[in-house]
Amino acid sequence: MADDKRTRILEAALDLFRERGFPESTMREIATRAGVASGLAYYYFDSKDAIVLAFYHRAKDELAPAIEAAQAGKTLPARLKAMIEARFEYFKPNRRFLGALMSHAADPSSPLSPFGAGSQDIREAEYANITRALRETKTAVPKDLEAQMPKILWIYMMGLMLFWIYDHSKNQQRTHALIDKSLGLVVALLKLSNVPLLRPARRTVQEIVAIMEG
Amino acid sequence: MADDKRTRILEAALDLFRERGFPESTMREIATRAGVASGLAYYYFDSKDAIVLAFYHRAKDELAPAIEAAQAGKTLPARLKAMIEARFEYFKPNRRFLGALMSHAADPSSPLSPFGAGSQDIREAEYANITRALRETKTAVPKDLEAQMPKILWIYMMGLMLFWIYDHSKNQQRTHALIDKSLGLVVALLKLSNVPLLRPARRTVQEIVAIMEG
DNA sequence: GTCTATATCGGGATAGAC
DNA sequence: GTCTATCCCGATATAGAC
Repeated sequence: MADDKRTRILEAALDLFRERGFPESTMREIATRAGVASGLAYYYFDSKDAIVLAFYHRAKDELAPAIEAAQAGKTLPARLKAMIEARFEYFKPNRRFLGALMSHAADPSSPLSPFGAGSQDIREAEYANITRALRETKTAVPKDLEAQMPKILWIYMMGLMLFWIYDHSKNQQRTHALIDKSLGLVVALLKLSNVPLLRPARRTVQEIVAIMEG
Repeated sequence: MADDKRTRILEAALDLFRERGFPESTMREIATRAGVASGLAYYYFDSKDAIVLAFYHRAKDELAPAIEAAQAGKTLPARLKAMIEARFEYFKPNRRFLGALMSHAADPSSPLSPFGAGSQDIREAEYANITRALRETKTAVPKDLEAQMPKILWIYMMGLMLFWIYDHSKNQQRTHALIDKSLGLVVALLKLSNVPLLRPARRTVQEIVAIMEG
């Protein structure tokens, strides 16, 4: 019965977030919709934000199989596209209120930030997925950028995710157009990066990534 | 007396934001510090967010001379560097509370977002400054990217600004290192973009910018 | 441990008197 | 233009039923 109530509160909250948006949904309404006393919502979740966190963690688990399936692609762009679209498919019903989750995104010191220490384990797993995609598709990566490339591609994918969240076009057409166009550019830049003459540029990229890592 | 009260409320708010951060500052405290009734703050400002918007607009005006001075540089990287560092200098005392505001930055529909409609006038002025810097330093820009280049460089500068806000290193050394390294890459990419053979890549960049503009 | 009910507080925002 | 009183909501706390 305990877990049941917790789940019902979570579902009721997500329903309300979807219908009315995050800030407009009150804890009183969430509890009412779940059919429990408002105090109970605070028994299971420390705060309204904590409900969002619970959703985020559930998503991580439920997404794992789809990300695994994305590794079936034959080329790097195919796999990257499948990875990002698996996320879009899963988060589609919640796209509108995902903005609330992303509101902490820029601040690395926020526990909710995908760039912060709080989500390091998730991030490492995502690097590993990209590394695997690079290896299994036999994509040519210059030796002196091998260590940095997964991180660069991950940041690229996070950018697409952010764009999608705030893409109000019908069916997020703009994001899908952006994926196709930008993947072309990514592949072109990757090819270009292998040109021996561009060694100084690669060195600069290395240094930039090092600075950003702190 | 009217404008005087408005200014006092704004100053009291910014003082509190600096001391305690944005969310921790209450409208009641702001009003108390300004020596007025709490309701009066709402007479002059629609909301707490509106106080921040007033701060942005004042910053734009007060920054204008420094940005003008930055246009004295002889090369593009020199001018870009001067422009961004003028902003850092001005916002330095408010760096910490700017971070609290960035929670709204990614959402273009937020009135506080630098990418939203609320700050369009400010943004246009910044494009104009970059366009002028490109022209006056006689920087070679490929004809087919002329329209997009100011926007691309503006986004680059916004990225540096974001990094600076969350840069906890002493005196934001990491940001300053990042500026120097990344400016080198920007200049290299600009040179590279003029290679006739890369016309298809330029076309792709054009299309990407078009998609992002909506 | 699970759940309800209720009282209380702090803070953003509003209404209306003057 | 200015102030006072008030509303609403998120959050905390607590007493007590089962």
